Amino acid sequence: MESFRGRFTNKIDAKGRVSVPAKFRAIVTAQGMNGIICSPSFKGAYLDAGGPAYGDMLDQMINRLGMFSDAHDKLAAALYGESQDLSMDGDGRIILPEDMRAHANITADATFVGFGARFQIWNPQAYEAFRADAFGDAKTFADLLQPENAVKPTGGGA
Amino acid sequence: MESFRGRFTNKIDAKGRVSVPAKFRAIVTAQGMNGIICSPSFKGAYLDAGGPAYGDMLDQMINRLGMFSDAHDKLAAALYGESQDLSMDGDGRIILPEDMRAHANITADATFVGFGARFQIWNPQAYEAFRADAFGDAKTFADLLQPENAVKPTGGGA
DNA sequence: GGGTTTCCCGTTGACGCCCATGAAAGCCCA
DNA sequence: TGGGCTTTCATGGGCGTCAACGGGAAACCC
Repeated sequence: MESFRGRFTNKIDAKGRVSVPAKFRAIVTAQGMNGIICSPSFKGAYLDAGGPAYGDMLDQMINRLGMFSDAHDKLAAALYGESQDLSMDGDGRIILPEDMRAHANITADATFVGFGARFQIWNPQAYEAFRADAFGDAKTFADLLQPENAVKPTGGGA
Repeated sequence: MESFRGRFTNKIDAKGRVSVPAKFRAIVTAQGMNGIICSPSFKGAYLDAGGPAYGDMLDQMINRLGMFSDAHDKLAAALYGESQDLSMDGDGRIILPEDMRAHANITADATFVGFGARFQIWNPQAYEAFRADAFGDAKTFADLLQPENAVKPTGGGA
């Protein structure tokens, strides 16, 4: 599956429309959807989004929980209840609903950030702050980046 | 199967009619039903609903229980006994029976919330409260959302 | 026949669809 | 290597359609 990469900031016009960056658009349409799946993050003031492949991943993870369990209900409320299929017009634009703009403090511009399997939508200033942070912290997580056949560091060497 | 996504609040008119959100309507009609399957939740003051595919899933899960076990009988009573097929009129509206409105404290407006395989119908204020809760708790359940081949984070969490 | 339900129509506002414009980037060719 | 051309995007606006909603008339049931 093609990964979402890069960062793009687009304007929101008077009707509340934003262009989905052409590269992201190409990926979701290649997955057979003329729109994106978008939901407010339960982790912060931004939106999580992706194409049908991203939706399938969510379905798969959620369906591993009992359909009437509390964990299922709360995650479903967050991941389905607040999410929307935002369809794109002929020019690849979506309309960000009012409650999503409010959640992410998005007013005049929106920043689309590639995150591999999904992408995020941010208030430009807020993302700038997050980015600075993430760069600093990434070092501490570096050891988690392992191939499936990783060599276990046993400690030999100098 | 298409998932129910999003949250929509519609009015109940003087005759007790509510519009089923167009996106949900499209899903159930695509499944070959001009109406919805609806039952009061046994977990809280809201209604569980869906199309024929949702009904099939219930059948499947219930049929895995011993046909004369207590679990079967009690769940069947809750999921079948109180459920109704609510048919839609030409404009996609249903009439919520009095006992269901009472169960969910629904009077002037009804909030339809997508939950993936099914959707729920709430009193708008009550759902707002649940949503705030669910968002807070979702973080604590987020660890359940893992790919099958997840890396175990052994260290590096800062 | 009273009350309830079902079907149908009209209104209103939001959204989808279409076209136009301008800027930027890529491409070709000299 | 530089200049000009073409294509692709992002953005703006007009307009038709459809969804949500209210109300009236016919049909139906005790």
